[in-house]
Amino acid sequence: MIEAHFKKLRARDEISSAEEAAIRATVAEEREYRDNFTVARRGAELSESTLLLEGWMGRSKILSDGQRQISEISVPGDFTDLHGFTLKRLDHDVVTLSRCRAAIVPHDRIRPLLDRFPHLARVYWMMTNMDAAIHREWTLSLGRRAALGRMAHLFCELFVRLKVAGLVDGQSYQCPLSQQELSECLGLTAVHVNRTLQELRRRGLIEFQSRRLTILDLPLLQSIAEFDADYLYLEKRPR
Amino acid sequence: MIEAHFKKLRARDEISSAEEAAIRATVAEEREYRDNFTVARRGAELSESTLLLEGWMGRSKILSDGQRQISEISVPGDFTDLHGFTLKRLDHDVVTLSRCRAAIVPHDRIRPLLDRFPHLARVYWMMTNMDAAIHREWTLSLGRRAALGRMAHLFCELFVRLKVAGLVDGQSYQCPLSQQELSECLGLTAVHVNRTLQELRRRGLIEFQSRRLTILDLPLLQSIAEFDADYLYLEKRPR
DNA sequence: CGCATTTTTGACAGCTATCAAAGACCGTGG
DNA sequence: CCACGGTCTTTGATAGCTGTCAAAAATGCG
Repeated sequence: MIEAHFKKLRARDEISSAEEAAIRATVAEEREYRDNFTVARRGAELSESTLLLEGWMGRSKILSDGQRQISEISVPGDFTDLHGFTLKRLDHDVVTLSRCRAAIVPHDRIRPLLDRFPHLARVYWMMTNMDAAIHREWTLSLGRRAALGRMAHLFCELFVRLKVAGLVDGQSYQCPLSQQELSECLGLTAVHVNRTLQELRRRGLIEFQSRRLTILDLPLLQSIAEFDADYLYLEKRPR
Repeated sequence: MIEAHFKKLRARDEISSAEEAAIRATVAEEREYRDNFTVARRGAELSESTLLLEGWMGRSKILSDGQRQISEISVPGDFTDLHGFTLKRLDHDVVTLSRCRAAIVPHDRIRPLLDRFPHLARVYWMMTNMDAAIHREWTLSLGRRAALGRMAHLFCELFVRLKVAGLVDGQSYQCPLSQQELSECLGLTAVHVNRTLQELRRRGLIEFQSRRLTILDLPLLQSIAEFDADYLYLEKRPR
Protein backbone atom coordinates (compact mmCIF):
# COMPACT_ATOMS: atom_id res chain seq x y z
CA MET A 1 0.00 0.00 0.00
CA ILE A 2 2.92 2.38 -0.48
CA GLU A 3 0.94 3.43 -3.56
CA ALA A 4 -1.11 5.61 -1.24
CA HIS A 5 2.02 7.65 -0.66
CA PHE A 6 2.57 8.29 -4.34
CA LYS A 7 -1.09 9.11 -4.81
CA LYS A 8 -0.75 11.69 -2.08
CA LEU A 9 2.38 13.21 -3.60
CA ARG A 10 1.05 13.17 -7.13
CA ALA A 11 -2.11 14.97 -6.07
CA ARG A 12 0.16 17.97 -5.43
CA ASP A 13 2.97 17.74 -8.00
CA GLU A 14 4.52 15.64 -10.73
CA ILE A 15 6.73 12.86 -9.41
CA SER A 16 8.99 11.23 -11.99
CA SER A 17 9.49 7.51 -12.11
CA ALA A 18 13.14 8.05 -11.21
CA GLU A 19 12.02 9.93 -8.12
CA GLU A 20 9.51 7.23 -7.27
CA ALA A 21 12.13 4.53 -7.59
CA ALA A 22 14.54 6.48 -5.40
CA ILE A 23 11.88 6.96 -2.74
CA ARG A 24 11.02 3.26 -2.77
CA ALA A 25 14.68 2.45 -2.34
CA THR A 26 14.88 4.40 0.91
CA VAL A 27 12.64 1.92 2.68
CA ALA A 28 14.78 -0.20 4.97
CA GLU A 29 12.11 -2.49 6.36
CA GLU A 30 8.46 -2.86 7.23
CA ARG A 31 7.05 -3.12 10.72
CA GLU A 32 3.73 -4.03 12.23
CA TYR A 33 2.24 -2.56 15.36
CA ARG A 34 -0.65 -3.55 17.57
CA ASP A 35 -3.48 -1.17 18.33
CA ASN A 36 -2.85 1.44 21.00
CA PHE A 37 0.92 1.17 20.81
CA THR A 38 3.34 4.05 21.33
CA VAL A 39 5.53 4.10 18.22
CA ALA A 40 7.62 7.08 19.29
CA ARG A 41 7.75 8.75 22.62
CA ARG A 42 7.96 12.51 23.11
CA GLY A 43 11.53 13.67 23.41
CA ALA A 44 13.18 10.54 22.04
CA GLU A 45 15.92 10.94 19.45
CA LEU A 46 14.82 9.94 15.98
CA SER A 47 17.03 8.40 13.34
CA GLU A 48 14.30 7.18 11.02
CA SER A 49 10.89 8.14 9.75
CA THR A 50 7.72 6.13 9.58
CA LEU A 51 5.69 5.91 6.40
CA LEU A 52 2.29 4.55 7.28
CA LEU A 53 1.06 1.77 4.97
CA GLU A 54 -1.98 0.40 6.78
CA GLY A 55 -4.04 1.60 9.72
CA TRP A 56 -4.21 4.93 11.46
CA MET A 57 -1.75 6.62 13.80
CA GLY A 58 -2.01 9.86 15.74
CA ARG A 59 0.18 12.52 17.29
CA SER A 60 -0.73 13.02 20.91
CA LYS A 61 0.21 14.92 24.02
CA ILE A 62 -0.80 14.23 27.59
CA LEU A 63 -1.34 16.59 30.51
CA SER A 64 -0.41 15.66 34.05
CA ASP A 65 -3.98 14.73 34.98
CA GLY A 66 -4.03 12.15 32.21
CA GLN A 67 -6.06 14.14 29.67
CA ARG A 68 -4.87 13.34 26.18
CA GLN A 69 -5.14 15.49 23.08
CA ILE A 70 -4.54 14.13 19.61
CA SER A 71 -3.27 16.89 17.35
CA GLU A 72 -3.32 15.08 14.03
CA ILE A 73 -4.32 11.79 12.51
CA SER A 74 -2.09 9.96 10.03
CA VAL A 75 -3.62 7.71 7.41
CA PRO A 76 -1.92 5.36 4.93
CA GLY A 77 0.42 7.26 2.63
CA ASP A 78 1.37 9.77 5.33
CA PHE A 79 4.71 10.07 7.06
CA THR A 80 3.85 10.22 10.74
CA ASP A 81 7.06 11.88 11.77
CA LEU A 82 8.84 13.34 8.77
CA HIS A 83 9.25 16.53 10.77
CA GLY A 84 11.60 14.51 12.95
CA PHE A 85 14.10 14.66 10.08
CA THR A 86 14.92 18.30 10.86
CA LEU A 87 13.68 18.47 14.44
CA LYS A 88 15.72 15.40 15.53
CA ARG A 89 13.30 14.67 18.34
CA LEU A 90 9.56 15.08 18.63
CA ASP A 91 7.47 17.24 20.92
CA HIS A 92 4.69 14.65 21.01
CA ASP A 93 4.05 10.92 21.11
CA VAL A 94 3.18 8.94 18.01
CA VAL A 95 0.58 6.28 18.80
CA THR A 96 -1.32 3.70 16.80
CA LEU A 97 -5.09 4.14 16.58
CA SER A 98 -5.54 0.67 15.08
CA ARG A 99 -3.29 -2.18 14.10
CA CYS A 100 -0.78 -0.75 11.66
CA ARG A 101 1.87 -1.59 9.13
CA ALA A 102 4.55 0.94 8.24
CA ALA A 103 7.65 1.34 6.11
CA ILE A 104 10.75 2.50 7.93
CA VAL A 105 12.92 5.09 6.23
CA PRO A 106 16.25 5.85 7.93
CA HIS A 107 17.21 9.51 8.03
CA ASP A 108 20.60 8.72 6.58
CA ARG A 109 18.84 7.60 3.45
CA ILE A 110 16.60 10.65 3.26
CA ARG A 111 19.52 13.05 3.25
CA PRO A 112 21.14 11.66 0.05
CA LEU A 113 17.72 11.33 -1.56
CA LEU A 114 17.04 15.03 -1.10
CA ASP A 115 20.56 15.97 -2.21
CA ARG A 116 20.06 14.02 -5.39
CA PHE A 117 16.53 15.30 -5.98
CA PRO A 118 16.20 18.88 -4.68
CA HIS A 119 12.69 18.83 -6.07
CA LEU A 120 11.78 16.12 -3.56
CA ALA A 121 13.23 18.26 -0.81
CA ARG A 122 10.68 20.91 -1.69
CA VAL A 123 7.90 18.36 -2.04
CA TYR A 124 8.55 16.86 1.38
CA TRP A 125 8.98 20.30 2.87
CA MET A 126 5.58 21.02 1.44
CA MET A 127 4.16 17.86 3.02
CA THR A 128 5.23 19.01 6.46
CA ASN A 129 3.75 22.44 5.71
CA MET A 130 0.49 20.70 4.84
CA ASP A 131 0.63 19.02 8.23
CA ALA A 132 0.85 22.48 9.72
CA ALA A 133 -2.12 23.59 7.62
CA ILE A 134 -4.13 20.71 9.04
CA HIS A 135 -3.05 21.74 12.52
CA ARG A 136 -4.31 25.25 11.83
CA GLU A 137 -7.68 23.96 10.74
CA TRP A 138 -7.92 21.88 13.89
CA THR A 139 -7.06 24.99 15.87
CA LEU A 140 -9.97 26.77 14.22
CA SER A 141 -12.24 23.84 15.04
CA LEU A 142 -11.19 23.65 18.66
CA GLY A 143 -11.30 27.39 19.16
CA ARG A 144 -14.45 28.35 17.31
CA ARG A 145 -16.58 25.44 16.11
CA ALA A 146 -19.18 23.89 18.41
CA ALA A 147 -19.11 20.15 18.99
CA LEU A 148 -21.41 19.25 16.09
CA GLY A 149 -19.54 21.27 13.46
CA ARG A 150 -16.21 20.19 14.87
CA MET A 151 -17.05 16.54 14.50
CA ALA A 152 -18.58 17.08 11.07
CA HIS A 153 -15.41 18.84 10.01
CA LEU A 154 -13.18 16.00 11.10
CA PHE A 155 -15.28 13.50 9.16
CA CYS A 156 -15.09 15.70 6.05
CA GLU A 157 -11.34 16.07 6.35
CA LEU A 158 -10.76 12.37 6.68
CA PHE A 159 -13.09 11.70 3.77
CA VAL A 160 -11.01 13.90 1.49
CA ARG A 161 -7.66 12.68 2.73
CA LEU A 162 -8.64 9.04 2.46
CA LYS A 163 -10.10 9.62 -0.98
CA VAL A 164 -6.75 10.97 -2.16
CA ALA A 165 -5.12 7.84 -0.78
CA GLY A 166 -7.65 5.67 -2.60
CA LEU A 167 -9.24 4.42 0.61
CA VAL A 168 -12.79 5.64 0.20
CA ASP A 169 -15.40 3.15 -0.89
CA GLY A 170 -18.43 5.00 -2.25
CA GLN A 171 -19.45 7.33 0.55
CA SER A 172 -17.82 5.41 3.34
CA TYR A 173 -14.48 4.60 4.85
CA GLN A 174 -12.99 2.53 7.62
CA CYS A 175 -12.66 4.68 10.74
CA PRO A 176 -11.01 2.68 13.54
CA LEU A 177 -11.42 5.39 16.18
CA SER A 178 -13.29 4.62 19.37
CA GLN A 179 -15.48 7.38 20.76
CA GLN A 180 -12.87 7.91 23.43
CA GLU A 181 -10.25 8.51 20.73
CA LEU A 182 -12.61 10.73 18.79
CA SER A 183 -13.07 12.80 21.92
CA GLU A 184 -9.30 13.14 22.20
CA CYS A 185 -9.17 14.58 18.69
CA LEU A 186 -12.08 16.92 19.23
CA GLY A 187 -11.29 18.27 22.67
CA LEU A 188 -14.49 16.83 24.10
CA THR A 189 -15.42 14.08 26.54
CA ALA A 190 -16.34 10.64 25.30
CA VAL A 191 -19.85 11.10 26.66
CA HIS A 192 -20.38 14.23 24.68
CA VAL A 193 -18.93 12.63 21.58
CA ASN A 194 -21.54 9.94 21.94
CA ARG A 195 -24.34 12.50 22.10
CA THR A 196 -22.95 14.50 19.20
CA LEU A 197 -22.65 11.37 17.12
CA GLN A 198 -26.29 10.62 17.84
CA GLU A 199 -27.26 14.09 16.72
CA LEU A 200 -25.40 13.66 13.41
CA ARG A 201 -27.16 10.34 12.93
CA ARG A 202 -30.54 11.78 13.90
CA ARG A 203 -30.13 14.46 11.24
CA GLY A 204 -29.42 11.80 8.65
CA LEU A 205 -25.89 12.99 7.96
CA ILE A 206 -23.85 9.93 8.79
CA GLU A 207 -23.84 6.32 9.80
CA PHE A 208 -21.12 5.05 12.06
CA GLN A 209 -21.05 1.42 13.07
CA SER A 210 -18.51 -1.36 13.38
CA ARG A 211 -15.69 1.05 12.71
CA ARG A 212 -17.04 2.20 9.35
CA LEU A 213 -18.18 5.74 8.70
CA THR A 214 -20.73 6.40 5.96
CA ILE A 215 -21.55 9.90 4.86
CA LEU A 216 -25.22 10.08 3.91
CA ASP A 217 -25.36 13.76 2.98
CA LEU A 218 -21.95 15.19 2.17
CA PRO A 219 -23.10 18.68 1.11
CA LEU A 220 -25.04 19.16 4.32
CA LEU A 221 -22.23 17.73 6.43
CA GLN A 222 -19.78 20.10 4.79
CA SER A 223 -22.09 23.00 5.31
CA ILE A 224 -22.54 22.30 9.01
CA ALA A 225 -18.77 21.98 9.31
CA GLU A 226 -18.08 25.01 7.13
CA PHE A 227 -15.64 22.68 5.44
CA ASP A 228 -13.48 24.06 2.65
CA ALA A 229 -10.78 21.69 1.39
CA ASP A 230 -8.44 24.49 0.36
CA TYR A 231 -6.19 23.80 3.33
CA LEU A 232 -5.46 20.33 1.96
CA TYR A 233 -3.82 21.83 -1.12
CA LEU A 234 -5.23 19.50 -3.72
CA GLU A 235 -3.59 21.20 -6.67
CA LYS A 236 -0.97 19.68 -8.85
CA ARG A 237 1.67 22.33 -9.52
CA PRO A 238 5.44 22.71 -9.46
CA ARG A 239 6.69 22.97 -5.89
CA MET B 1 16.08 44.42 13.89
CA ILE B 2 16.84 41.64 11.43
CA GLU B 3 19.24 40.54 14.16
CA ALA B 4 16.27 38.92 15.84
CA HIS B 5 16.09 36.53 12.92
CA PHE B 6 19.70 35.43 13.30
CA LYS B 7 19.27 35.09 17.03
CA LYS B 8 16.34 32.80 16.36
CA LEU B 9 18.28 30.70 13.85
CA ARG B 10 21.43 30.55 15.94
CA ALA B 11 19.48 29.32 18.94
CA ARG B 12 18.95 26.12 16.91
CA ASP B 13 22.05 25.68 14.76
CA GLU B 14 25.32 27.26 13.65
CA ILE B 15 24.88 29.83 10.90
CA SER B 16 28.08 30.85 9.13
CA SER B 17 28.81 34.45 8.27
CA ALA B 18 28.63 33.52 4.59
CA GLU B 19 25.15 32.15 5.17
CA GLU B 20 24.17 35.23 7.12
CA ALA B 21 25.38 37.51 4.35
CA ALA B 22 23.52 35.51 1.75
CA ILE B 23 20.32 35.68 3.76
CA ARG B 24 20.65 39.44 4.21
CA ALA B 25 21.13 39.78 0.46
CA THR B 26 17.77 38.19 -0.24
CA VAL B 27 15.89 41.12 1.26
CA ALA B 28 14.39 43.16 -1.56
CA GLU B 29 12.81 45.93 0.45
CA GLU B 30 11.26 46.89 3.76
CA ARG B 31 7.62 47.71 4.32
CA GLU B 32 5.58 49.24 7.09
CA TYR B 33 2.03 48.30 8.00
CA ARG B 34 -0.59 49.90 10.17
CA ASP B 35 -2.26 48.03 12.99
CA ASN B 36 -5.06 45.65 12.06
CA PHE B 37 -4.05 45.38 8.43
CA THR B 38 -4.41 42.28 6.28
CA VAL B 39 -0.95 41.60 4.89
CA ALA B 40 -1.94 38.50 2.92
CA ARG B 41 -5.36 37.19 2.23
CA ARG B 42 -6.30 33.52 2.32
CA GLY B 43 -6.02 31.95 -1.10
CA ALA B 44 -3.89 34.65 -2.70
CA GLU B 45 -0.87 33.60 -4.73
CA LEU B 46 2.40 34.34 -2.98
CA SER B 47 5.64 35.28 -4.69
CA GLU B 48 7.47 36.63 -1.67
CA SER B 49 7.83 35.98 2.03
CA THR B 50 7.60 38.38 4.91
CA LEU B 51 10.29 38.53 7.58
CA LEU B 52 8.90 40.43 10.53
CA LEU B 53 11.25 43.07 11.94
CA GLU B 54 9.05 45.02 14.33
CA GLY B 55 5.60 44.47 15.78
CA TRP B 56 3.43 41.36 15.91
CA MET B 57 1.45 39.62 13.20
CA GLY B 58 -0.93 36.70 13.35
CA ARG B 59 -2.32 33.94 11.19
CA SER B 60 -6.08 33.95 11.29
CA LYS B 61 -9.16 32.29 9.88
CA ILE B 62 -12.72 33.50 9.98
CA LEU B 63 -15.98 31.57 10.11
CA SER B 64 -19.09 32.74 8.29
CA ASP B 65 -20.63 34.22 11.43
CA GLY B 66 -17.60 36.48 11.84
CA GLN B 67 -15.87 34.53 14.58
CA ARG B 68 -12.12 34.77 14.13
CA GLN B 69 -9.45 32.36 15.34
CA ILE B 70 -5.78 33.24 15.41
CA SER B 71 -3.69 30.11 14.98
CA GLU B 72 -0.24 31.53 15.59
CA ILE B 73 1.46 34.74 16.54
CA SER B 74 4.58 35.98 14.74
CA VAL B 75 7.11 38.12 16.56
CA PRO B 76 10.17 39.94 15.22
CA GLY B 77 12.64 37.51 13.68
CA ASP B 78 9.88 35.19 12.43
CA PHE B 79 8.87 34.63 8.84
CA THR B 80 5.11 35.00 8.85
CA ASP B 81 4.57 33.04 5.68
CA LEU B 82 7.64 31.04 4.79
CA HIS B 83 5.36 28.06 4.30
CA GLY B 84 4.05 29.97 1.29
CA PHE B 85 7.31 29.17 -0.45
CA THR B 86 6.26 25.57 -1.02
CA LEU B 87 2.49 25.95 -0.61
CA LYS B 88 2.30 28.83 -3.17
CA ARG B 89 -0.84 30.16 -1.53
CA LEU B 90 -1.98 30.30 2.07
CA ASP B 91 -4.92 28.70 3.80
CA HIS B 92 -5.25 31.63 6.21
CA ASP B 93 -4.97 35.40 6.39
CA VAL B 94 -1.90 37.13 7.71
CA VAL B 95 -2.85 40.18 9.76
CA THR B 96 -0.96 42.76 11.78
CA LEU B 97 -1.61 42.82 15.52
CA SER B 98 0.20 46.14 15.93
CA ARG B 99 2.01 48.53 13.66
CA CYS B 100 4.72 46.52 11.94
CA ARG B 101 7.84 46.70 9.87
CA ALA B 102 8.95 43.78 7.73
CA ALA B 103 11.60 42.73 5.24
CA ILE B 104 10.31 41.37 1.96
CA VAL B 105 12.09 38.34 0.52
CA PRO B 106 11.05 37.32 -3.01
CA HIS B 107 10.67 33.60 -3.54
CA ASP B 108 12.89 33.77 -6.60
CA ARG B 109 15.71 34.77 -4.30
CA ILE B 110 14.99 32.06 -1.76
CA ARG B 111 15.28 29.27 -4.32
CA PRO B 112 18.91 30.09 -5.32
CA LEU B 113 19.79 30.70 -1.68
CA LEU B 114 18.71 27.20 -0.72
CA ASP B 115 20.37 25.66 -3.76
CA ARG B 116 23.63 27.31 -2.79
CA PHE B 117 23.28 26.47 0.92
CA PRO B 118 21.46 23.14 1.32
CA HIS B 119 22.08 23.51 5.01
CA LEU B 120 19.84 26.57 5.05
CA ALA B 121 17.17 24.57 3.26
CA ARG B 122 17.15 22.21 6.21
CA VAL B 123 17.25 25.06 8.70
CA TYR B 124 14.26 26.82 7.14
CA TRP B 125 12.45 23.54 6.77
CA MET B 126 13.02 23.11 10.46
CA MET B 127 11.63 26.59 11.14
CA THR B 128 8.36 25.68 9.44
CA ASN B 129 8.32 22.44 11.42
CA MET B 130 8.70 24.50 14.57
CA ASP B 131 5.67 26.49 13.50
CA ALA B 132 3.80 23.22 13.32
CA ALA B 133 5.07 22.31 16.79
CA ILE B 134 3.65 25.57 18.10
CA HIS B 135 0.37 24.77 16.39
CA ARG B 136 0.31 21.41 18.14
CA GLU B 137 0.83 23.01 21.52
CA TRP B 138 -2.01 25.45 20.81
CA THR B 139 -4.15 22.47 19.86
CA LEU B 140 -3.41 20.94 23.25
CA SER B 141 -4.28 24.23 24.93
CA LEU B 142 -7.54 24.66 23.08
CA GLY B 143 -8.54 21.05 23.50
CA ARG B 144 -7.56 20.34 27.05
CA ARG B 145 -6.43 23.34 29.07
CA ALA B 146 -9.00 25.46 30.91
CA ALA B 147 -9.05 29.20 30.30
CA LEU B 148 -6.63 30.07 33.08
CA GLY B 149 -3.96 27.57 32.07
CA ARG B 150 -4.47 28.33 28.42
CA MET B 151 -3.79 31.99 28.92
CA ALA B 152 -0.87 31.32 31.24
CA HIS B 153 0.58 29.02 28.60
CA LEU B 154 0.39 31.65 25.89
CA PHE B 155 2.16 34.18 28.09
CA CYS B 156 4.90 31.66 28.84
CA GLU B 157 5.37 30.80 25.19
CA LEU B 158 5.66 34.42 24.15
CA PHE B 159 8.07 35.08 26.99
CA VAL B 160 10.43 32.39 25.74
CA ARG B 161 10.11 33.26 22.06
CA LEU B 162 10.65 36.95 22.68
CA LYS B 163 13.58 36.21 24.94
CA VAL B 164 15.26 34.31 22.12
CA ALA B 165 14.69 37.31 19.88
CA GLY B 166 16.21 39.61 22.50
CA LEU B 167 12.95 41.40 23.18
CA VAL B 168 12.41 40.63 26.84
CA ASP B 169 13.25 43.32 29.36
CA GLY B 170 13.69 41.76 32.79
CA GLN B 171 10.45 39.91 33.42
CA SER B 172 8.35 41.88 30.98
CA TYR B 173 7.69 42.39 27.32
CA GLN B 174 5.58 44.51 25.01
CA CYS B 175 2.35 42.69 24.22
CA PRO B 176 0.27 44.72 21.76
CA LEU B 177 -2.74 42.40 21.89
CA SER B 178 -6.12 43.74 22.89
CA GLN B 179 -8.30 41.48 24.99
CA GLN B 180 -10.39 40.86 21.91
CA GLU B 181 -7.31 39.63 20.04
CA LEU B 182 -6.23 37.57 23.03
CA SER B 183 -9.63 35.94 22.97
CA GLU B 184 -9.16 35.11 19.30
CA CYS B 185 -5.92 33.32 20.13
CA LEU B 186 -7.36 31.48 23.10
CA GLY B 187 -10.70 30.39 21.69
CA LEU B 188 -12.57 32.38 24.33
CA THR B 189 -14.75 35.46 24.36
CA ALA B 190 -13.31 38.87 25.16
CA VAL B 191 -15.43 39.01 28.30
CA HIS B 192 -14.04 35.79 29.61
CA VAL B 193 -10.52 36.84 28.73
CA ASN B 194 -11.08 39.89 30.87
CA ARG B 195 -12.14 37.77 33.82
CA THR B 196 -9.32 35.30 33.34
CA LEU B 197 -6.81 38.12 33.19
CA GLN B 198 -8.18 39.41 36.47
CA GLU B 199 -7.76 36.02 38.03
CA LEU B 200 -4.12 35.83 36.94
CA ARG B 201 -3.58 39.29 38.41
CA ARG B 202 -5.43 38.44 41.58
CA ARG B 203 -3.13 35.47 42.09
CA GLY B 204 -0.10 37.73 41.72
CA LEU B 205 1.15 35.99 38.58
CA ILE B 206 1.20 38.83 36.07
CA GLU B 207 0.70 42.49 35.46
CA PHE B 208 -0.76 43.64 32.17
CA GLN B 209 -1.25 47.29 31.47
CA SER B 210 -0.62 49.71 28.65
CA ARG B 211 0.29 46.87 26.35
CA ARG B 212 3.10 45.57 28.51
CA LEU B 213 3.04 42.19 30.16
CA THR B 214 5.05 41.58 33.30
CA ILE B 215 5.46 38.13 34.73
CA LEU B 216 5.60 38.34 38.51
CA ASP B 217 5.96 34.65 39.26
CA LEU B 218 7.29 32.68 36.31
CA PRO B 219 7.61 29.30 38.04
CA LEU B 220 4.01 29.43 39.24
CA LEU B 221 2.77 30.67 35.90
CA GLN B 222 4.56 27.82 34.16
CA SER B 223 3.19 25.33 36.59
CA ILE B 224 -0.41 26.49 36.11
CA ALA B 225 0.14 26.32 32.35
CA GLU B 226 1.99 23.00 32.50
CA PHE B 227 4.44 24.79 30.29
CA ASP B 228 7.43 22.85 28.95
CA ALA B 229 9.53 24.69 26.39
CA ASP B 230 10.65 21.50 24.65
CA TYR B 231 8.34 22.18 21.71
CA LEU B 232 10.28 25.37 20.96
CA TYR B 233 13.41 23.32 20.22
CA LEU B 234 15.94 25.54 21.93
CA GLU B 235 18.90 23.32 21.18
CA LYS B 236 21.79 24.22 18.99
CA ARG B 237 22.63 21.19 16.86
CA PRO B 238 23.31 20.30 13.24
CA ARG B 239 20.07 20.24 11.24
C1' DC C 1 -10.58 68.19 25.11
C1' DG C 2 -13.69 64.78 22.94
C1' DC C 3 -14.96 60.80 20.51
C1' DA C 4 -13.90 55.98 19.64
C1' DT C 5 -12.08 51.98 21.33
C1' DT C 6 -11.09 48.99 25.00
C1' DT C 7 -11.88 47.27 29.50
C1' DT C 8 -14.86 46.05 33.15
C1' DT C 9 -19.22 44.53 35.43
C1' DG C 10 -23.59 42.06 36.25
C1' DA C 11 -27.26 38.92 35.35
C1' DC C 12 -28.45 34.97 33.14
C1' DA C 13 -28.23 31.16 29.61
C1' DG C 14 -26.41 27.10 27.73
C1' DC C 15 -23.07 23.95 26.03
C1' DT C 16 -20.18 20.56 27.63
C1' DA C 17 -18.26 18.11 31.69
C1' DT C 18 -18.87 14.95 35.50
C1' DC C 19 -20.35 10.86 37.75
C1' DA C 20 -22.48 6.51 37.79
C1' DA C 21 -24.50 2.64 35.92
C1' DA C 22 -26.76 -0.16 32.44
C1' DG C 23 -26.54 -2.21 27.94
C1' DA C 24 -23.94 -3.77 23.61
C1' DC C 25 -20.42 -5.61 21.37
C1' DC C 26 -16.38 -8.55 20.54
C1' DG C 27 -12.49 -11.40 20.68
C1' DT C 28 -11.07 -15.45 23.25
C1' DG C 29 -11.22 -19.88 24.98
C1' DG C 30 -13.60 -24.07 26.22
C1' DC D 1 -20.90 -23.02 18.77
C1' DC D 2 -21.61 -20.80 23.05
C1' DA D 3 -20.14 -18.83 27.46
C1' DC D 4 -17.24 -15.10 29.46
C1' DG D 5 -14.72 -10.90 30.60
C1' DG D 6 -13.40 -6.69 29.10
C1' DT D 7 -14.03 -2.76 26.36
C1' DC D 8 -16.98 0.34 24.19
C1' DT D 9 -21.40 2.65 23.79
C1' DT D 10 -25.41 4.64 25.69
C1' DT D 11 -28.29 6.95 29.15
C1' DG D 12 -29.74 10.02 33.04
C1' DA D 13 -29.15 13.50 36.42
C1' DT D 14 -26.62 17.32 37.80
C1' DA D 15 -22.76 20.72 37.92
C1' DG D 16 -20.01 24.31 36.18
C1' DC D 17 -17.19 26.73 32.95
C1' DT D 18 -17.68 29.86 29.43
C1' DG D 19 -20.87 32.45 26.41
C1' DT D 20 -24.33 36.12 25.68
C1' DC D 21 -26.22 40.61 26.14
C1' DA D 22 -26.10 45.18 27.72
C1' DA D 23 -24.22 49.04 29.71
C1' DA D 24 -20.97 51.63 32.49
C1' DA D 25 -16.20 52.99 33.26
C1' DA D 26 -11.65 53.73 31.68
C1' DT D 27 -8.26 54.53 28.30
C1' DG D 28 -6.13 56.47 24.37
C1' DC D 29 -5.50 58.88 20.22
C1' DG D 30 -6.15 62.99 17.16
